[in-house]
Amino acid sequence: MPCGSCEREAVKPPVPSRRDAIADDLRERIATGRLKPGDRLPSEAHLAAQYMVSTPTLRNALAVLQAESLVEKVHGKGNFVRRPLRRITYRGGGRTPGTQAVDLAPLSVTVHTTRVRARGHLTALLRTPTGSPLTEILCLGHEGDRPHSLARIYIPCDLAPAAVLRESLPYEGVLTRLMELRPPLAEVREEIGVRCPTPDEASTLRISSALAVLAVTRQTTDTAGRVVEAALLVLPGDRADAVFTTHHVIDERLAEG
Amino acid sequence: MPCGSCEREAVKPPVPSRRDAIADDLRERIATGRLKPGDRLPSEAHLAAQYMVSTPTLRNALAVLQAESLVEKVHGKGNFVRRPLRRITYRGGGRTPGTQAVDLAPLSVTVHTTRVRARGHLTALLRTPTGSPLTEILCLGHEGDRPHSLARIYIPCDLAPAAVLRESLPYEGVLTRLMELRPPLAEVREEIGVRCPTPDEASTLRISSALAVLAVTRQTTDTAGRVVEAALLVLPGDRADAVFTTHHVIDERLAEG
DNA sequence: GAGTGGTCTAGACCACGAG
DNA sequence: TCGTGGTCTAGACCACTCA
Repeated sequence: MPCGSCEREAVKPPVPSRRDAIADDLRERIATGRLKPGDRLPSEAHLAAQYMVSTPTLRNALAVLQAESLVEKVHGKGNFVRRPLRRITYRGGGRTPGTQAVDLAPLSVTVHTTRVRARGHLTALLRTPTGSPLTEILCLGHEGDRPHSLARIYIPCDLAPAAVLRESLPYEGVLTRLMELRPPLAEVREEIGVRCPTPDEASTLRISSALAVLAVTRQTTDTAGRVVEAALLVLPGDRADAVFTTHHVIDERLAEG
Repeated sequence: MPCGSCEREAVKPPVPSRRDAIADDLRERIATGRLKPGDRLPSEAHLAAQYMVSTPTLRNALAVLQAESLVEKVHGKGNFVRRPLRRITYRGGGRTPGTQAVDLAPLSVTVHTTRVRARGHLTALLRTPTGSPLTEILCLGHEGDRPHSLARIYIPCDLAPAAVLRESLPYEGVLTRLMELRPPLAEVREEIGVRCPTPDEASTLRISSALAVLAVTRQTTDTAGRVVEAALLVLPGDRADAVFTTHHVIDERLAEG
């Protein structure tokens, strides 16, 4: 038990560090609207002078706010208050054709398909030998000018004929086309984890490599037990949620039948 | 586009920073087993001299490895190579009595129940007016001596009678007891997000406050549409996954029937 | 070229852990 | 007490952006 005499803030540092004090102050300024979304903060040198700390200390304070995705650093321009983010909701589980996995409302998706060969994790996910041919569908979701979500979908080649890829349909077109070609599905397994983005992912999604991402690995199996799709989704952790809804009535109806 | 002439490593820094170079070297040493789990690294001063950098730079390199949860810092003792972590799997969705949400294999759970009153997010989650009485069940999972997972379960008081709480059953006992008392369930909604731990959570789980956590918000509804349970689970992001398996055969059987 | 953030230095002083 | 990590300083130099 920590001593009860400290009237400070958190349990961690009995003496609140300058860094956290500054971060708290700026956080307050943002919360109360004295600093508005999109605003540029004073320069780091200016802020350092204002708070009477050295530049590294001030930068540490900004790093805290950056990790909370309240502040965005732009090299050569300044530090900016982030605009409130529209949340991304990944809907897992019982999807029916016509339901989108991700809310696509104000979203445009860039699709790029290539042929690749299974290797590494993919062979395990697809239960396929190393080197077997796959179609990779790379989907990059945009909201306005900002990248938003990243999906890599892998499908055995015989289920994703070249015709589908050449037609250069929009995102939704490709997906519905693939659904039609697919044998009836038996099971969807979705695994959700947290990790730091790879450098690629960080630059593609334009997020700090310090910001954790929500990684969804989806494995879809048909009634014959064959894996017909493996999908790797990456969503920025500060904006994304995954939602799963399970209806137990179904189980009960089955039990009764 | 960055210049094509750089044969360096990532896209991010065309000139690899000393920090990343050192982090890479130490990561390599760990990966190849030259530094083994549990080992103490040389002191920061020693490492700084060895790499011929200043202490802050070396500390930045260690911070990278810490964020990757490869290295654990212990104030006053040193930096240690983390032991490989047993992964925590949260199983969501269609649970039946007898199936655990979290693999409890080598796990002990400390339970603590209190009466609280609904406020803030809880009122929305439980669809209950502010101030209505709730039973809070605080579960802290341990693996050996290390905390492992944190769950706060909220239940309307009438569904969690005092008898259950006073019996001071072990974790599993409490849960099965509650299940028996519960009306048949209709729906489970699970929302999964990523965030930084609160200072409380960080110290309870003994994780760095920089390490993101997987936060699961579970809302369980009975057949009458009443929310009979809200659960807030917090799992350390470096060890935890959530897995959801959806069987589509069920839907098809229903459609056929 | 002026202004910005990004990285780094070579120290200082404090807080914690163990003997 | 000693060695450890935690925080901080007051600069330096480089890279990026924009006029």
